[in-house]
Amino acid sequence: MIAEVIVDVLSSTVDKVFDYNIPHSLTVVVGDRVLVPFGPRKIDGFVINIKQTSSYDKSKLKDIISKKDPQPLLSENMVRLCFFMKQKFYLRLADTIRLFLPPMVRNGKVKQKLVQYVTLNCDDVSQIKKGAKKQLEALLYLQEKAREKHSVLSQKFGASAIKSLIEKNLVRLEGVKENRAPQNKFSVAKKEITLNNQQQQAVDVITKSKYQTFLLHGVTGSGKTEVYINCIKDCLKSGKTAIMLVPEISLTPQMFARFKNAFGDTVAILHSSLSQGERFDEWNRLKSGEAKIAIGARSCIFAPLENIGLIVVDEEHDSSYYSESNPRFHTHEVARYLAYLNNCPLILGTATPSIESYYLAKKGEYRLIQLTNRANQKELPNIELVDMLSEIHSGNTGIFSYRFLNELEKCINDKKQAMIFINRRGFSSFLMCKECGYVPKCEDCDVSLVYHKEDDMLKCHYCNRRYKTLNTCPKCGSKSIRFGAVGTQRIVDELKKLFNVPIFRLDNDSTQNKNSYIEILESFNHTSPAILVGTQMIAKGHDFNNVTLVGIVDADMSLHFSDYKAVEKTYQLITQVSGRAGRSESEGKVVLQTYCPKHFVYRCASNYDYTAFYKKEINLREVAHFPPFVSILRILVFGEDEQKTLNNLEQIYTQIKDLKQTYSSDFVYLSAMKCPKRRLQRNYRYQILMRLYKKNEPEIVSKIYEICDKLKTRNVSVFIENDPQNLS
DNA sequence: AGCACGCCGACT
DNA sequence: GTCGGCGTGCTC
Repeated sequence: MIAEVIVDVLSSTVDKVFDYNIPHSLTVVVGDRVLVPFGPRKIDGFVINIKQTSSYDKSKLKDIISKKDPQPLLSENMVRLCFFMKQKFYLRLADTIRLFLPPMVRNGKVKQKLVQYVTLNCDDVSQIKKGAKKQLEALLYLQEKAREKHSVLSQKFGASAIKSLIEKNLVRLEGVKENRAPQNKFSVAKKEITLNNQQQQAVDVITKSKYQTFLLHGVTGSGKTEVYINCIKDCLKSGKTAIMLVPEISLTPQMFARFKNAFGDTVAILHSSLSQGERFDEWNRLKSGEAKIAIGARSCIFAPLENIGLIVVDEEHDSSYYSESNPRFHTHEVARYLAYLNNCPLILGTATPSIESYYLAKKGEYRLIQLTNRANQKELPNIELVDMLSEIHSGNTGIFSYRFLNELEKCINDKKQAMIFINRRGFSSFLMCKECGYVPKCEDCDVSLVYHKEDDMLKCHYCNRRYKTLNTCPKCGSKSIRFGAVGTQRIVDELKKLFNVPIFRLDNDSTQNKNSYIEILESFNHTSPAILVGTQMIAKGHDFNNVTLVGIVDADMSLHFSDYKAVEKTYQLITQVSGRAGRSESEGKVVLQTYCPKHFVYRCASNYDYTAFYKKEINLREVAHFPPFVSILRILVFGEDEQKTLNNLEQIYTQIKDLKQTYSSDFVYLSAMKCPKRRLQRNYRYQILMRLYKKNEPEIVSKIYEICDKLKTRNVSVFIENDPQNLS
């Protein structure tokens, strides 16, 4: 018998199927990890198919050396998904396989934790010498308890006493498996929730469904999570499993607690803040079938579950569902194919659907379910627009409008909490020379360095390289080297002058480790009055019940960003941030400061009118030839040798230009250029960008794959992205 | 990727 | 002479 094997080597030159002979001494099945001879070395490979004969030269076929694990690591569906992703996202198979295997599972460095227990063998006291009091005590203790941890016994009776007991064979030592399952320090009150009519209808429709994508569009506070939980309960009832995806940032302790309450130990959490051991154990609980629900961020779609009955993608519009590095993939498409393989429903849930998803729902490809009522029957907070231009005309040149300062004062006097949202997309506190305009950049990455006040250092946010802060400009020698942009720190300093209340700050700089993020939010939650200043990080996740005022200081920032999704993102941001004010007992209020109050995004968002927003935006997309009416394709070409990279780029570009001749009416746009970040981690970066009409897109894309395969060279890497989230 | 092979320059 | 630089080919 012959096994088709993918070797575990990350290189596009060996990204193909290799045939190996299966020796009679081995039984090998699809999904097995095996050790194989590969040229002069021995490496790991994954069996993806078994067949009778090979078309490869029989005399050159080698034998599989051994099986690495008792059970296959991959299922047949996982293998199918790997091929799907290779085809869809132009990935190497070895990369797609690794997505299913956490590093510690693959390299075997983390093992099942064994706790040593002492168990009673026999209670023949006569074997114990007269004077050995401790041994006798320990034996009597064990007669009561039958089994106890070795560490506990050693502490009570001394290690030597236990050792003698073991030597006399009166007791024995046993390793017992122990899970390092993450403990949730958090608990939320268990309460029976009765679904309202809309929620119940949604659950009924979804649970009856086979393979089908549902866009669950529910206003903030409409109780989408209750719908998920009820659908998953139904899944478990019929003996199936479920995957629940959330954006990394909203996987908070409250969220854990809610699912733990509902499902207990049948839920496993896969999250970046887990220790290696915890993650290993949670993964194994899923793999062994002990846990049946996987909850986690985007990579949780690769959880080792079989017989899946439901997949949920919560906050569907969130950009973290696009993987932007290494194996680049779009979670929605993976989820959809996985749902198809399992013939089960997929829920995309959100208060602010992405234009793309809503368009597919309108077209009938997805089924739209609307939740228009808030579960708690409360009104959504009022969003007030403040025109900052007229504010300037009336003499206020500060960061805050009079209107907002008024509300803030009222809020603090009422002993309530306020949140101030800083829209700092593509913005940070860099240094700049006021004389010559010099901005310090990273030597490896060609991006502006970011100033960190805490340790008075300049840091590159792309490679983490650190530099000393400059006092004089290295270019012109001037001493006037200052900060370039407003950061959260400035806002905090400003507020401290105005109000004498605790002020918390939450952004990338203030949360170096993941726990401090939760700590800051926790201490804010328990302080009133208080102000929380933060970036996008505060927009989602936590529910604060004493926040009555939300300020959006510079809403336009993301609006003017050079990105066709800028308007969409602004709408989503406003809706989400506003949602933070609506959880409180008393009425919430949102003050939104803008320089273009007439823009339709503000009008629609302040009326909570998604449909009006969608109609307007989809028209603009169609007129301007942007997704979902076209596909944006980006070919990223990079390498350490700039000349080689450039040569490869030019070869690819020339052939795509030829392709454009044959498909001239399908191309909206085609060009090649340096990437805005022209050097990252020692690599020179170039890109080819094109926009293609949908009609012949799959055909053209596969031709482009062929071109890139044909032209691949040593030392130059080529990635292809469909609808990339950013072009840096 | 990673290893072997092979072809050139500059060193005891 | 020969040690070691890296460009090239190959891996079932």
